[in-house]
Formats: sequence, C-alpha cells, structure tokens
Amino acid sequence: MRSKNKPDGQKRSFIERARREQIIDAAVRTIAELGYPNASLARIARTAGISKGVISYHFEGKDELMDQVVMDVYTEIGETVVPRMMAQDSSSEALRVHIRGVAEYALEHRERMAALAQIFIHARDARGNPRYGGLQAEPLYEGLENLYRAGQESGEFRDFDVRVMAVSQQSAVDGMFEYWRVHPDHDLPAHAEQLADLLLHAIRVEPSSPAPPTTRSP
Amino acid sequence: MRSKNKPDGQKRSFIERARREQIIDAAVRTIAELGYPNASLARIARTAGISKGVISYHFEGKDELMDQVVMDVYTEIGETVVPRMMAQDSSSEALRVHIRGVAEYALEHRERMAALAQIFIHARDARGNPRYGGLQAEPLYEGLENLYRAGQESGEFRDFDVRVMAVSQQSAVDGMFEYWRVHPDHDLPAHAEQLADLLLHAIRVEPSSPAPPTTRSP
Amino acid sequence: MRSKNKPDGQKRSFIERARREQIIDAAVRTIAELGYPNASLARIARTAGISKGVISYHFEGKDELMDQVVMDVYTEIGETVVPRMMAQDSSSEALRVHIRGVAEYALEHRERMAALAQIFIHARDARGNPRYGGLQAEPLYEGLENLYRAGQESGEFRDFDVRVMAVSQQSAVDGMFEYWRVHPDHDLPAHAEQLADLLLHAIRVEPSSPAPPTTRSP
Amino acid sequence: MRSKNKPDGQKRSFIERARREQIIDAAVRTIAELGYPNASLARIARTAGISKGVISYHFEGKDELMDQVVMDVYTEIGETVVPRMMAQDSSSEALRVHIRGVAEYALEHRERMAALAQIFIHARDARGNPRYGGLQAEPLYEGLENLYRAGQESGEFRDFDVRVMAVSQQSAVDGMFEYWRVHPDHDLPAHAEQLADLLLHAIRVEPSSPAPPTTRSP
DNA sequence: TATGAATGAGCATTCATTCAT
DNA sequence: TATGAATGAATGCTCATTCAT
Repeated sequence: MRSKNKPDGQKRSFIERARREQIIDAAVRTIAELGYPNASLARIARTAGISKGVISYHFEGKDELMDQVVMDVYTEIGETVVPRMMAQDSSSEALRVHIRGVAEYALEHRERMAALAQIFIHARDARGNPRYGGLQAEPLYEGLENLYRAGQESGEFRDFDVRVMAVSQQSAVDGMFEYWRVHPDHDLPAHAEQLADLLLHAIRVEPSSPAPPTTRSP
Repeated sequence: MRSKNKPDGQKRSFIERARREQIIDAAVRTIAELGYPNASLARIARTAGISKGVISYHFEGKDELMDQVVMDVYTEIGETVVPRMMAQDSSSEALRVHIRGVAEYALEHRERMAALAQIFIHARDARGNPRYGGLQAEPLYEGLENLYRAGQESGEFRDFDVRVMAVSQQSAVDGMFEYWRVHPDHDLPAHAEQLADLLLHAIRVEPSSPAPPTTRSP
Repeated sequence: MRSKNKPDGQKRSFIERARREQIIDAAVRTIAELGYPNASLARIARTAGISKGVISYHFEGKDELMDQVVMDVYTEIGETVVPRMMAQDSSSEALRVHIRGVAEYALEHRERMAALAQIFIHARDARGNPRYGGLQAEPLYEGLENLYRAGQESGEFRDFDVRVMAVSQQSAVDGMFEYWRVHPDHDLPAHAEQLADLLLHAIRVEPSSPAPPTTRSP
Repeated sequence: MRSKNKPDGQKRSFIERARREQIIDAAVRTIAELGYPNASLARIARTAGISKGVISYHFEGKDELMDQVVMDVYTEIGETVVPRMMAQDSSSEALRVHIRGVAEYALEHRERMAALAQIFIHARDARGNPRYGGLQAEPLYEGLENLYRAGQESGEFRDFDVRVMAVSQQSAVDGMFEYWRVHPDHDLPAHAEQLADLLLHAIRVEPSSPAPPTTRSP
C-alpha cells in the first residue's frame, strides 16, 4: 500500500500515520545531524531503529519523504507565525512579528529548522535541478511583497523595490539561522530583534528611532 | 609528489601551476554547469580533456581542489573590489561600491560566481559538516564590521549591532546572486543599486533621501 | 491452512476455490499486460483488488500460483482441442485441426495464451533452471508422436523421425503465437492454415497438392 | 573512460579489449549456467574473478554488456555459416547447410548459444519490453525469405507463404537448441539433418525422396 | 608526470516472504 | 480468512580514491 495510492481519498490508518510521523522524525534528526547528503535512507532507517524497507513501504521514495518533511515543518511554521501577524495593526509590527515568530519557532524546533534548510539547499530532482530551489520561493516573496505594498499604501513604508526587499529579507532571515547553526550559543532572539530594526529602518518612512535602545548580540 | 607535500616550502614548477590552473578552470565550468553534486572528478576530468588520475595527482583529493577554486575566486573578487572601496571618501560610498563591485564581478565571471556559491552550499567534510560554513566567513564579517564602525565613528552611520548587520548584508548579497542564478534575465546591476539603497537606509543616520531616484528591477 | 497442505486429500471450500480462481485470473491479466518479470505479487494483488497477503495465504508462493495458471490454461486448451481431434478420420485432418484449434483458442483467450507463454519462458526454480522447460513438454511431444505414428502406420505419413517432428511442430506453433504477440494485427487463422499445410507437406506420403489453393498471411 | 565515449572513433587499447572480452566471456558462462535472471552483475563479476565496479568501468551498463554478448555470438555464427551457404549451388543445399552450420556452431560453442538464447528471451528495456524480441528478428526473417524466393524463382521450391515459413523455420531451429539444452546428450547434428529434411519436404517441388535414408535421433 | 584500470563502499529501490492481529 | 506491516537480501549503478606502469 504505497503512499502514491493514498491520495485517492483513502484514509491512513492510525498506525500508518504514526509510522510515517516516526520516519519523518527520524529523517529530520538524521538530516540535522549529518546533513542532507549523508542522510541516506539506510541512515534514516538506522536512526529510526527500523529496517530500510519500511521507509520504502510507507513512502513512495526518498523524494516523497522529503516532501513530507518540508510540508510538515512549513505547516508548523505557518501555524505559529501567520495568526500572530494577522493580529497586528501595522505593517511594521506584522513584519517584526514575522521575524520574531520564525526565530521563536526555530529556537523551539532547532532540528526541524536545520533539516528544512538542508532539504531546500540540497534536494534535487532526477535531472539535477533543485527540487525546492528558487521558483518554489516565489510564494514567499509574494507574501512579503503584499506586506510591503500594504505598508506603502498606508503610508507606513517609503517607496522601494519590493522584489529586491523581499529577496533581501528572506536571505537575511536564512542567514540568521545559518549563523545560529554555526554558532549555537548565538542569541537568536536578540538577532531577530536587531534584524527587524534594520529592516524597518530600511523601509520605514519616518526615520525617527523606531526601536528602543537595542541590545547587542553576544 | 602529492600536493599535500607542497606547502613545505617547495616551489611548484611552471607546468605544475599551469596544470592546476587548467584543472581549477575545468572544475569551475563543470560545477557551474552541472551543479556541485553532479560535478564528479570524472566529469571535471572530461571537461578538462584529461584523465581522472591527473586530478588526484595534482590535488590531494576533491576537497583540496575545491579549496583552490574557492581561494582563486575569492582572491579575484578581493582584487577587484577592495581597491575601489579604498578609493572612496565616505563609508556610505565604500559600502555602495562594495556591493556594486561584487555584482560587476559576478556579471563578468558568472561561472566563477556560480561555482563559488555551489561549493559554499554543498561542500562538506567527512563528518558531514559544511566545509566553508560560517567560520570561514568570519574574515568577511570582520571586514564589513570595520567598515560599519568607521561610519559610526565618523557619524555617518547610526548605532546598530554590527555583527547582525554584517551577517544580513552578506546574506542579502548571496541571496541576490542566487536569485540571479535562478532568473538569469534579472537585472543584476539594478538589484545591486536597490540593495545598496536599502542597506544604507537601514544604517545611515540622516533620514533624508540619500540616493537619487532609483530605477526598479525589471 | 496453506495450500501446500491441501493435496493431502482435503477438499477446498467453495470460497477458497473462488478466491484462487480470482487470483489466477488477476495473475493472467497482469502477466499478459506487463510481462512476467514485472508481474510481482504486489501488482497481481493490485489487479485483483486485494491485499498482497491474500495471495500468500491461498498459494504456497509465487511458484505455486504460476503452476496453477499454467494448469488452468493447459486444461482449457486440451478441452477445446482434443475432442475435435478425436472427431477426425485421418491423421492429416487431426493434425490440421489441432493447429487450427489452438489458434482459435488463442484468438478467443489472447491474455491466457500470452500469460502461458510468458510463464513458460520466464519462470525458473531456485537454482535458475526453467520451471516448465523441456521436461514438462514431454507429454506434448508424446501426444504428437502418437499422432504421427498412427499416420505412418496407416500409410498416410512417410517415414521420418517423430521426435524431431514433434519438437519442430511445437516450436513452430509457439513461434506463431509469439509472432502474433509482436504483430497483433497478424492474421493468425491464416497463419495457422499455412503452417498446417507446411507441416503436412513435410510428412505426407503423397506430394500431390494436399490443400486447396491457400490464402497468404497478410 | 566509459564505452559510451568510445564510438567517437577512439581505439580501444589492447588491454581494454582483453578485459572486455574477459567480461563478455564471464557473462556468457554465468548466463549459460544460471540463466539470465540470475546473472546479476555481481555474479558475472564473481565468475570473472573481478570487482563489480570493473564491469561498470568497461561497459556503460548491463545493457551494453548484453548487446556485446549478442553481437559477439551473432558475428561468430554469421562468419561460420554465411560463407558456407554462399558456396552452395542450389537453394536446397543452402538451406541445409544453414541449419547444419548453426548446429555445428552450437555444438562447438554450447555456452554461447545458450547465453544468446537467454538474452533474447529475457532482456528487456526500461519500459519492460523485450530488447531483442520480435522486431529485431525481422532481418533474420527477411534473409530466409530471400532464400525461399530464390528457390521459388528457380523452380526448386513450390509456392508457399514465405513469412510463415521463415517464422516456422526460425522457431524450429530455436526449438532444436532448446531441446538440446534440456537433453544434453541429444544428437544435435542428426536432429539438424532431420530438420533440414523436414523443411525441404515442406517446400520442395519434387516429391521424390530428396534425402538419403536418414538416421534417427537417439 | 600522466594514465587507464581497478576497487569497494554506498546509493535508492524492488521484491517475495513472514507474521501478528 | 484476510490484512497491513515489516523484513532483509538483491539489483544496477556511481564515485572518490588507489596503484602499477
């Protein structure tokens, strides 16, 4: 009963779902620890304490497993961050809450964040092209652009190229996580606040100090 | 006479240096075209029109070859950008020239830039850790930090966390190149100008429009 | 209650027999469509719309399933052809009816014929030897030999090596089906008539035209 | 230096050719002994006493190796049989010499013949279709058809459907080898002579005994 | 110096079979 | 009876590295 047969409206049994979750979890831990290129199905199976074939039984292949990991983490981040953003009055606060939110998620789910980044960077399709690269980021960019445009229309933000800003913000956030991965003692929340300050300075209309005296990252 | 024995002060013969340069060049072209994971030594050798064994003879292994590629390109970028930065009067102009400079280098040496990014992302040591991750970036961060501090001391820049800014700027520049790689028709110079504007807005003290009316990225 | 325990004189329940027939049918369709090597138990189960385990429950293993398919089809062919042959007066007519009969059966049960051929060709025992090769064909050869000898004794057929003829006739018939499988628009009945002519020319005593003006295969 | 790079007019070194011949030979022996489905690259390598990777080094893949085996044996058979056929005056003698010739080749190269048959039967392409099946036999059929037509035009052979005859003859010859494979003590040359008699009786115009008193297969 | 040859570990995937429920 | 789950061996293939010539 391969997963490829499942989207036909069939439900997954409880045990099936549990196994898939267990395997996804083992994949996350393995990728976070060893990096995507070393996270072979054999190693993931060893991490999970199961036979190699179990993964093939529950997932169509490595690609589907990775898709599920990405979807899992993505969904989780969205559930954490989006509601908080919606609750904000201003675009500025929404932007700040966004960055703060993903940083908090990362802090609480370090391995999942690391695995997500690894998969984004390394996963390729059969022809060698990135599976989640570039073009898949488009929805993210568009989401940010909508946020910027709302701020521009409300007069909060000045006039600037929203695509360049979206790419830069996304990159800066990714860079923050990567820096934190390399320096695990780095103060991630403080970095997130600083980064939000910088980004708001970059695009806000009124330059008067928008943030209280900031603390430095350690 | 493996290359690992070479740092002992022995000189490389002319022919040796030529061969290494030829191999490095083939590596750059192969990585840029096929991506790091597909750039096996066999493919690099084929690109160079030489036998696989030659690479092993001239380089300790794949890792050393990648080191050399990175060093080569890095040095070239530095030689292009640093003198121009030194020629500027203000920190703002230095920062702008820096971003403009690397963008120009990338435009003129697209393959080298692409290969550099691929190696940074994919190369790992035996234990799965990134070979060029984070720690190797430290000199870059420090260089940017010095630039920021100079601007802060001269009153050009406001007070902000220089490490966070350095990480963010570096990430935004990397993101710019990646976006350009995925969208080859993207207007890189325009993006670079926009990015410089954003960064300067983020850190300059005076809020009055510091840049002339900018053009948008296409 | 594995099937391997069944030949001990125990009867199969109605439901048991129905299930086995269902599975055999699914095996035939799967093999005919995908070829023996691609007809895994999983695919056969999917064709039948049942779980993989059911097959293992009702059959000792893949080998026994294949045995049953072969026996099923074989029996059916025999039931179709043998009575017709018995009704003929001469050995010549019996031979012609035999070939015509199997061709007619094949036309009406294309999948079963195709599956039979696939199993004959591909099925092997654990040591790599064909499961239905040669030795299992002995009864067929002997049946044909009896037919030839009867014709020789009645003076219809000349003197020739009956074993060589039996092997050749069987092969020519198999070849006819294989050719038809590869060229589905081939005129099988016409081919069968032509083949009967050729075989009779090869062994009949009187060379004068034994067949009415024949039509050619398209 | 994969073989796929070789057709570009590059010569193979002596040692390269020797290795390829050695591997082809090991493949023939392995297939003949264990059957195609059990002749994995690992087993072939073990037969040859070499590492698994050597095969991948010298051949593009399993498919190319099998192609080479087929081509090798085919060429050898052609070199044995064709000149002898050309030396005959009549179509009848050419047909007889053809069958006698392949039988003699088989007798002297039993394993090669067995391996050829195995590959023809079992080798499939990626989509599951036979690699050498049916359509590839067309040249053989056409060769036989030309022979028949020449005989018909010279008045040696009667009028009959040449395609049916070609398929039947080819099948009967294949069946002869298969019978001999199953019964290794079978008198192959005698079978071949008998078969030639039968085929000539089937198609020759004059009914008077064309062959001397024949011996029976044992 | 340079080469082609060889190695052996590792890869994702497929499969018949077994088994507890 | 029937099922889904799990197993582990086997498959073709890739690759960095080693080595004799």
